[in-house]
Amino acid sequence: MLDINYLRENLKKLKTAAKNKKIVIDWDQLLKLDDQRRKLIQEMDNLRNQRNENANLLKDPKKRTSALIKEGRALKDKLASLESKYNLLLAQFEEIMVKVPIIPSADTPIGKDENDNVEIFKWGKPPKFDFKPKTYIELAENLDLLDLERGAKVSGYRGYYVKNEAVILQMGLMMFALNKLIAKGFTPIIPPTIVKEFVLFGSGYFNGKTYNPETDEIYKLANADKLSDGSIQKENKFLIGTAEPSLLAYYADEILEEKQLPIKFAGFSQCYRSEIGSYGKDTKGIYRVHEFMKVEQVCLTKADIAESDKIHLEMIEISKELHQDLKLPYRILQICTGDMSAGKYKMFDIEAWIPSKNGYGETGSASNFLDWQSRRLNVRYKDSKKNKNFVHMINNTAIPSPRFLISILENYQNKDGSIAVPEVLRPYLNNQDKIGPKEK
RNA sequence: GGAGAGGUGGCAGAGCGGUCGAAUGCACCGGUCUUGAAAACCGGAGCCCCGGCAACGGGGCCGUGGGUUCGAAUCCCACCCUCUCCGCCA
Repeated sequence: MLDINYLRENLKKLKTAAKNKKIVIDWDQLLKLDDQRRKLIQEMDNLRNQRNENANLLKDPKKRTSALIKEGRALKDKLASLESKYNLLLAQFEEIMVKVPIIPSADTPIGKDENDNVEIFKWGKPPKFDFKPKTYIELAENLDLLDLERGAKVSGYRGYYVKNEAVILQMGLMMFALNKLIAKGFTPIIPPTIVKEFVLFGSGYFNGKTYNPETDEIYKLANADKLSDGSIQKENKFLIGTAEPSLLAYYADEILEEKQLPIKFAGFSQCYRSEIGSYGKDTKGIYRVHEFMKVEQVCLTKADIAESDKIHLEMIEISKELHQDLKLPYRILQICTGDMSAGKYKMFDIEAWIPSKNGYGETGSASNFLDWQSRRLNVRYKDSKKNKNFVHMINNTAIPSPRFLISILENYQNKDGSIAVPEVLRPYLNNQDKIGPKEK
């Protein structure tokens, strides 16, 4: 949520930003509510001042007259009615306020939807097969690497089992990503995957102020757990869709020292997605699933756009390296305003080549939110002048399990249906260089 | 499944209807003293909101939200959380 004073000062730019991001805001109503809100605060503070003075007089038993007590009661009633009015107003005000976007970077392309995203970088050439390449589903079923039928039987639609060498490939990918990040100074973390509501609101994973199962792609736990004293825990809990929110909320309500920054986290977690808005999309295989593993990069930096921009690019360099080390052809798209959510300042997607798609498929997404998330999560730092500032927060995928698996299986396939093991993953597979049919 | 204790400033910890934005200790900042440092002594400190160019003024903040009261850190209720012990369990 933006600061209302900032909003008033940058109204024109914000209006443009909202328009470009296709977000509808009733600006007049918002400003009107804010005016009323301020006026009410003044009135209430006035009344409280009177109440306090009245109570002070009454401290002395000698001055305790029924007139003063009556006055006190009247003040109390008046205050109560203003307070309920204020609460109503505040709720209306915040409902609009949470939707106000931040202004995207100047270099963000202005566009309607994903068709207006701009390819800014490309690496590697799609492989040319001198045979008819198989899809990863065919390859995996022949080599007993995935079991989708039983996945659906046991877990339901979008359920899957990963088997045999694919398990080691998947775990190897996770370790490979973690090791690279650790070498670059990131702190490895396995965060909780069950989180409270504020974590997801703070990271911007709800469209509104609270969870909406119709629009938010988040699982909410149906049953509560028990507290240490045996009572039922009543607060709502959710499953994360990425380690990002858990990592961002790590320092919620804390004040950091400037010298701690930048903070770099490499989070490994299982990720859960309800895919509620994607029904009917990518219905086959493991391209779009309800759960997978991912290594995620998250950085907190000083409140300096040059600095967070720089780190953002460094994080993307790491994604590039990961793709290149695995020799997966990929490209990078800069995401346009219309395909960007409210809180994002600048965003890139990374897509690896998937032969069966005859195109690229998203394998990563890197976004700089500036202080949009840190305001909600209340993560600040003290600068050298002892001023408190909200940190900038940037996140980027390192490696998500299923889509890298898809890309590897298909790009590395041989004519005989076997799959070459990417060199950097061989150590995880006892230096095996090929995955062939199982002997039964 | 069962039994207790408790959440107060950066930390520790008192307060148990008005004298409390809150004792005390440690940590912190400024000063005196000292060649310098330490010690000692003196002084100062928090956050948020509203108004104001500012000096400043007003309000709020003792886990969170309600309630009782002229008045709540203190009383009542709900919620959140932590700790200890027994049981069960990965």
